[in-house]
Amino acid sequence: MFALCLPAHMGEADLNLLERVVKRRRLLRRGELLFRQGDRFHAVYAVKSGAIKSFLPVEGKTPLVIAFHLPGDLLALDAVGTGFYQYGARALETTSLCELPFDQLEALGSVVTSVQQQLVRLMSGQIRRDMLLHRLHCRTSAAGRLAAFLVNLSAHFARRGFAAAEFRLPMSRSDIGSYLGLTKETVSRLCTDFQQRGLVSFARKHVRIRDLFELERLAELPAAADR
Amino acid sequence: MFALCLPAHMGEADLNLLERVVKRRRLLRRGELLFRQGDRFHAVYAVKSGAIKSFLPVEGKTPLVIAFHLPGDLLALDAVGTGFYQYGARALETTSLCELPFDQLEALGSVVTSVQQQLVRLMSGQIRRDMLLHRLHCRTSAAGRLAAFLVNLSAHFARRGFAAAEFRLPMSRSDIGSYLGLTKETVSRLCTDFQQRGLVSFARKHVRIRDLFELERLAELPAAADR
DNA sequence: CGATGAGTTGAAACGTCTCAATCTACGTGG
DNA sequence: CCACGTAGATTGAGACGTTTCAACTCATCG
Repeated sequence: MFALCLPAHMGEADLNLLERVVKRRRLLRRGELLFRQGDRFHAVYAVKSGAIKSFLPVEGKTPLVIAFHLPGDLLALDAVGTGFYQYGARALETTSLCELPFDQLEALGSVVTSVQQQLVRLMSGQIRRDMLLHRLHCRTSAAGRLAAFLVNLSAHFARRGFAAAEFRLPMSRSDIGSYLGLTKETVSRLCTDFQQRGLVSFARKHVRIRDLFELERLAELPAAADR
Repeated sequence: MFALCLPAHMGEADLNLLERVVKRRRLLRRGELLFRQGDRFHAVYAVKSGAIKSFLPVEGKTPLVIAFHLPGDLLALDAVGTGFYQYGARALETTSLCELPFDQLEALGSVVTSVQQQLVRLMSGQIRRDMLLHRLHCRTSAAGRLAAFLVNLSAHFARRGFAAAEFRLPMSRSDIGSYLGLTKETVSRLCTDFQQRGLVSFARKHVRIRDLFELERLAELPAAADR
């Protein structure tokens, strides 16, 4: 259970210490807010089950989706130095989280070296993934973006020990569009296109990867490489 | 000098300790490599002067630009957990750097709390900026992206105590294009367009922001908001 | 001074967005 | 249990913006 909250290679003793830091579990229903942009920062969160989206309100428009957080992900690592949450966070479905008050985590880190090193490694991993995402968003072609998005998701689930080829998309087409810088219509069209080409099957929110290799090929090359 | 390498609010004593960690200064000329993707990770770098680009080789195509690193920026924070550099790094102009061997930095951190906390804060800042970049790249309109890019640069220089309205672009139009997911032609066209509209002046690589407010307005709204 | 790479400009092709209509699944209340 | 309302998803047609390919200019540097 804790391996999910802070998936480390720690000793028993350290784990027990860490356990004291975890303040409480929070349970959110679909659509509920975890925190708003500008709220006072006091804790990072670990997603245990469900899904969260980070978003940025844009006046007069639907909010911009910044990130999706799935089981095993940490939220709000970006707020550490600032004192305030930088983005809003909303549950996409019923979601269970661990709350980790940051001052306590930091205090614990200065005593227990492994906790501190783990924290640094976690943040490094976050940075790495963000840069990967950048790479994802640089591709100009919409098909490449969606393919990369799906491959990324698949890899994420595989890393967490879930099925890599079959999973549920907790977010709407609009959310995916907002996240990838595309319209929901384009996302929808690409989904049916991918399906017709036998790359993936969509059954409502259920996804089944049928040709990961081809999908990766689509995702790999920037812009129009598959002509 | 050290304030630039690891801009912290540290005591004298801690700074002296930190000084021992800084192995050596490196000086790169335009076009020279700092490290390649896949090289064994051993140190993070702090840019003192000049500019570096992180890039990802793409077979058969020009490399994809992942990030620009200007004076005051840290490089390779994303490689920490992995043991290998995730991206290549190349000097865009004559560039001077501090090399910080990471194992020593980490060892120092487990003794000196302020170093450790500073490291965490630095990484958090990196994550925050990456998420901002995501926001930048989500805008579908090319004008919005370029405007956001320029505003970002301006803010970066301002934060570092340099002139916010007048600076040098160390990277080529192609690099900007690769970074923003646009072609160099589009970047070029937008530059002349911005100039004709009195938003910025370009004189070769020199940039002068003339109407920051309007530029921010362009950058703010995703997609077509200025019609 | 000529060679080379970066930057600019033009015209046509292509891809994505926009707007609109339709369809589906789902939760609500009758 | 069904009918309805609503939000999400799909599909189509035209408008618009960006890419592509090409020619050309301009600096820089040997």
